[in-house]
Amino acid sequence: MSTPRTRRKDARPDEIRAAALALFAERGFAATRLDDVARRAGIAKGTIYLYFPTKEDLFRALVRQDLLPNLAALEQAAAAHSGPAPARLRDLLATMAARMDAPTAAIPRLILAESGNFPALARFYAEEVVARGLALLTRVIAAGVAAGEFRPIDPAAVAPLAVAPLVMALLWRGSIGRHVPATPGPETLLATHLDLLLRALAP
Amino acid sequence: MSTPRTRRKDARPDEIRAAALALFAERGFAATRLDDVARRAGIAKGTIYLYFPTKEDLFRALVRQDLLPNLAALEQAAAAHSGPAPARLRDLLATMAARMDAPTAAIPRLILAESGNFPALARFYAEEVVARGLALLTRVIAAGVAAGEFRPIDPAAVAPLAVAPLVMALLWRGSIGRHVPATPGPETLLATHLDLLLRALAP
DNA sequence: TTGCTGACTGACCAATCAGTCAGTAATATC
DNA sequence: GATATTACTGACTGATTGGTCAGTCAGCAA
Repeated sequence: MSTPRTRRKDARPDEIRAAALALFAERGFAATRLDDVARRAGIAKGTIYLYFPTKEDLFRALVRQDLLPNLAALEQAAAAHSGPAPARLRDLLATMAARMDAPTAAIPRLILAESGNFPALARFYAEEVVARGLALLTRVIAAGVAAGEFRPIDPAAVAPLAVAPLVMALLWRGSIGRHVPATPGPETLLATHLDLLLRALAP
Repeated sequence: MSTPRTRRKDARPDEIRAAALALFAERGFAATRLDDVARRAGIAKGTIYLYFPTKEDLFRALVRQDLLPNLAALEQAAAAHSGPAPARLRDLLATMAARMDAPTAAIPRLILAESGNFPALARFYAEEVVARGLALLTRVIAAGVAAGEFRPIDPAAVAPLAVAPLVMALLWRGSIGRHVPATPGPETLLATHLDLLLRALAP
């Protein structure tokens, strides 16, 4: 009937978070049943409560633990790079775009949807992820301006514009895009975006 | 205790949709109780069922009836305009940006969030709203290219990039942005975007 | 082999909420 | 004014589901 019991205390939290992320991404937070999360993780519902006090805490843990490593990796990759600013900007955006298929890519959309029910989480995301990501981009652009590789322009105003197409593509792919044929491919989009952006920033 | 009964058959559907939209926007579809929708509309819950068979139908009616007039108005405004392409593009994006405060601005975010639970609605939105909106933009850009006002470039690839910052700003304002101080103002964002875009498209 | 610990289970409880419907009252018709 | 019609009400129900907990059993130590 049921699979035999196993005791894997340290692996459980990760497995539960992964299962929850997959289901939340598909159906949203409210519409996901913890029984389904448990079944997907191969455990009983009660086990979830050994590791997470409530459904909301599970969601919070998900966001906090699965998102930050991603961003940290991005920051390190950017710090290692030290070529000309246009190339750095190109690489940075391409690296971001390449992560669109990771399971964690669903998290931003979840936060958008649930920010009304989780204001604290919205603030956390704004400050720890968005602000840091934008700061990273702003730094690269500012360096380019300082070096004369970009024309003088407010880097903080350009940064959100530089990620906007990626964000839009990310949200689209995880939601509506799953039910509709892709209009222009993501590669075309990224290439065109970089073409436009770098030309717009040229001195 | 309760307000005296009134009979206003033809005004009810609009009021119910408006109340539902406000609450869906705030809490999401699943987390919104029909009792709350009824209270906000100033009626009893049963009355909702005189006009909408189910909660899902209410959501569908909301999207279909409140979104299309918006787009139609935009299409008409664009058709009336007949100046040089850069100015038309400017006006079009500015007009879109100006609608970000309307209650209907919450609908795209709702569809993003619920597309998994309402595939048909996602398809409807993709075909009737997104595709038409992009076609509108594509036409303007293509006209500019044909007239030599823009450099030769695939208009269909540029269109999504031209709206991306608006879409991002829209989603942000309705969700995370409500819990966090605005980083760059929307006017700055739009102005910078137009500056970059028109420069990138210049021959 | 035996006994113990605690990770795990799943039936259960309590609360929530979409949807129903018998009854009420506002308007229309005569 | 009397009667008919129907928009409207809100208490109710059935189903769902987050959360609990008494009991079970895998794995380890002695």
